[in-house]
Amino acid sequence: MSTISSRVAVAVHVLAYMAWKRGEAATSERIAASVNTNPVVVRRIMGALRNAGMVTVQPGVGGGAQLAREPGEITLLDVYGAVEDGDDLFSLHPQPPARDCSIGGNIQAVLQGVFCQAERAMREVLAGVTIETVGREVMGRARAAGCCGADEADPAAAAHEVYSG
Amino acid sequence: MSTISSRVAVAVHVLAYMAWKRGEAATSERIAASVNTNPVVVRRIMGALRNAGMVTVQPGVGGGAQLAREPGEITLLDVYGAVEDGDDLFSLHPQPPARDCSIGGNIQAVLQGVFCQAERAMREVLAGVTIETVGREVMGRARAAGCCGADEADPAAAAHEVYSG
DNA sequence: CAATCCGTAACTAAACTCGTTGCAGTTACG
DNA sequence: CGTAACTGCAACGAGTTTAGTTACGGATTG
Repeated sequence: MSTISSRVAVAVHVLAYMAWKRGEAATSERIAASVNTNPVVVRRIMGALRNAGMVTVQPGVGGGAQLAREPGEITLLDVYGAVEDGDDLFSLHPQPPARDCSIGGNIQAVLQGVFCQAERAMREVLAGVTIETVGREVMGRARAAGCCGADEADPAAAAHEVYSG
Repeated sequence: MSTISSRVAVAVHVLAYMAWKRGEAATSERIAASVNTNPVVVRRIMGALRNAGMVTVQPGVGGGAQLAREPGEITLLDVYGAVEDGDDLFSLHPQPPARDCSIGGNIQAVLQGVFCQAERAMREVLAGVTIETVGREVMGRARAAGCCGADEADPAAAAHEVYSG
């Protein structure tokens, strides 16, 4: 399929959840219910976000995760870098091509340049979107759908919202 | 790893080979030697390029593949679309998130928008590069490396070049 | 008819994704 | 202090993708 894994989507979901549901304990179980997956999957992704310094996690009773930075200071590029390993977006040849062919001996360097540019263009779009941006859009849609009237436009003021999933 | 498969790189290699080595029969075996892989792998990719109308293929003695368009009229985005299936670059949640949660019920639509923009930015870069561009850069490097003095700057004039891989 | 070449199916090994279970470690609280 | 509620992590399995390989049928040339 050759696609970027769903970890990015889930990680953004997790962070948006934490930004807009600060009142409740952000436990892996609760978040997993919203994401519709297993708590361990959430903990794995949370571990990557913790390694990247985006969240802090507390074990024990009443524990859970907290944002370590403002939602406006976390870009989707940060998230992408945290949960997706450091490989290039485009793969080159599985085996190095024939060095003694004028094409084979030089095409990888050329492809590298093009692919690097393409990846950078993609990353720049991600860098222009923050968790706050995403959360605002999500809440705007929730309000438009009319099913969640109590939601606030400000993440910090959304502390009292009740989880319903 | 979550990367775009090497089929794109190999397909560009195949097309550049055909553009710059028009004198020789572009058989899967010869191309496979330059790419350093199995002829069947080349034929599979060639099949995708044929379905996309970029090449024509002839079986039988003296057969092989030929470019169906000018190298300057084939962009890397065309190649990408031909050999990579139609899925989106970014995956969303493996399972649909909780619809009755203000986050879970709306985040996919928001993510879809951002991810679509990021993918389009990547595609635009690929659309700006053609097989001719790649071939010229490759041949420029080959000449700079000093190992292939007979290479020509013009793909149409390179018909006499001898394959050495 | 024989040689050459493509098309395709089938199989394999390796890697990755996602989910799941199990268990050790940490913290709060009665 | 002991229990309950958490996280962290290792291990495993099913499913999918990738890339390579073998095999064989069909087309074409001479």
